[in-house]
Amino acid sequence: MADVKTKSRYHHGDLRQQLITATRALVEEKGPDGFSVSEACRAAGVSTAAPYKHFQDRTEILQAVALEGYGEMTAGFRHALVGQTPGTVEAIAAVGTAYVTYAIENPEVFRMMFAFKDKSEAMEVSGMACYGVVLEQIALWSGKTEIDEEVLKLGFPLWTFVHGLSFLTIDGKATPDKAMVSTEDLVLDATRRLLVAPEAS
Amino acid sequence: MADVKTKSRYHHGDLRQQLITATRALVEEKGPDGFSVSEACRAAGVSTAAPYKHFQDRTEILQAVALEGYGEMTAGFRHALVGQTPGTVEAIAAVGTAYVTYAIENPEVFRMMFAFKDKSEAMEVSGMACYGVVLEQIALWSGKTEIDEEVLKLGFPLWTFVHGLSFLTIDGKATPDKAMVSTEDLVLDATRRLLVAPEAS
DNA sequence: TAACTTAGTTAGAGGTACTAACTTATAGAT
DNA sequence: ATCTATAAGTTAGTACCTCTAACTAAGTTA
Repeated sequence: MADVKTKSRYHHGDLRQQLITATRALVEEKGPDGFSVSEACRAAGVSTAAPYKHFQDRTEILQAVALEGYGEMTAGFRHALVGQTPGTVEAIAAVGTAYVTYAIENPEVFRMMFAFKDKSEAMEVSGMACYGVVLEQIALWSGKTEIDEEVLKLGFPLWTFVHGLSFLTIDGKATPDKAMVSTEDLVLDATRRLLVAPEAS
Repeated sequence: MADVKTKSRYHHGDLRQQLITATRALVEEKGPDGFSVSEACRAAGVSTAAPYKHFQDRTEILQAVALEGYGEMTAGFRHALVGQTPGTVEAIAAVGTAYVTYAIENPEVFRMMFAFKDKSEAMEVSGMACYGVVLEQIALWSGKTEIDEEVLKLGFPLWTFVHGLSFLTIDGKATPDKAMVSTEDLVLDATRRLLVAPEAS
C-alpha cells in the first residue's frame, strides 16, 4: 500500500478496471465481435488466463462495459437537464437528444447495452435508473408527483422514438437523402407530437 | 441432372442456399455471435472448407442471410397492404406494424440486417426497395405522384418509431410494466401523430 | 510467523476461421 | 464420344481464440 511504483507488479492491483477500459476501447474500435479477451490482456500486460479471476467469461467482461455505459448515459441525461426548466417539453426533449448523442458518440457500446440475451440484475437496475431520469421529467410535465402507469404510458413512445433514431443514425440510415433535419429538431418535434393527449379517433 | 437421389453427392449442387438456410436457423437460435461456420457445415454435411467456394468469409454468409431478410420483410409489407385502402393512415400503419412483426418473429436476423459496418451494394438496394413500399403509401397519402424530398421527410420519423419499437420489443423492454398497448395500437397512434403537418411552434 | 486467500502464472485442450494443395464431377467444344 | 477446363468438393494445416487445471507469489489476518 506504500509505494505503488516500486512494489512488485505480480499483483496488478487494478486489473479488473483496466480490462474493462481496454475492452471498451477495443469494442468501440472493432465492434463487440471483433473484440477478443486475448487482445485486452495484451493491452493490460497480463496473461490470457488472468481475466478469469475477475470475470466468469468473455460475456461478463462485455456486460461490465455495458454497465459502465448506463452510468455514463445517466450522467449525460442529468447534464442535459442543466439550465432547463424542469417538466417542460424542452427539458424532456433535451434528455431525448442526449440519448441519441450518447449513441452517436459510443455506437458500439450503445449497441451492446441492448444486445444481451439475458442481462444481469445490475444492468436492469442501471437501465431503469437511466430511464427514470426522463420519466421524472414527464411526471413533472403532467403534474404528477410520482411515476405512475400513465407516466410510463407517455414515456414509452418517446423512448421508442429516440431509440429508433439512435440506431438508424449509428447505422448510417439517417443520411441527408433520407430527410435529415438536425437530431435536436427531430427529437423536439417528435416529443411535442407524441406527448400531447391522444385525440379520440 | 437425371436422378438426383442416386447421383454422386461429391458435388452437392445446392450448397450455397443450404448454408444460408442452416446459418439462418443457427443465427436465430443463438444470435450472430453464437453462430459458427463449422456448425453450419455440420448441418449441411460438408467439410469446413466447403463454404469458402461460395462465400469470401463468415461475414459474407451472414450478409446473405440478412439479404434474404430484406426480401422477406418486403413481402411482409406487401402482404400487410392487402385489403387496405392505398394511401390511408391505416395502410401506412399496417406496414409499420408489419415491420415490428417481422422483427418479433425474426429477432436475430432483424438485428443483423442493421448491424453490418459496411453493407454490400445488394443490401443497400434491397433495403431501399423495402423502404420504398411504405414511402409509396406516404406519397399517395400526401397526394404526390412520386417519392420526393417531402415524402422522405414524412417517412423518416415513422421509420424511426417502428425501428425503435422493434428493438425495444425484441430486447424485452416493451413489457407490461412499461406501458404496453398492443403493437398495432401503438403504431397506429404514432403514425397519426407523426404524420400530420407540423404546427408552427 | 503461520495459515489462508487473492491474483497472478504457464501449459494445454478443444474450438474457430481460413488457406493451400489436391481430387472429383460436370459442361462445353470438337 | 472424348478431351479439357472449370466448378465444387476434399484433407491437412496454420494461427488464432476461449477457457480450465495446476501451480506460485504476494497480501491479510490470527
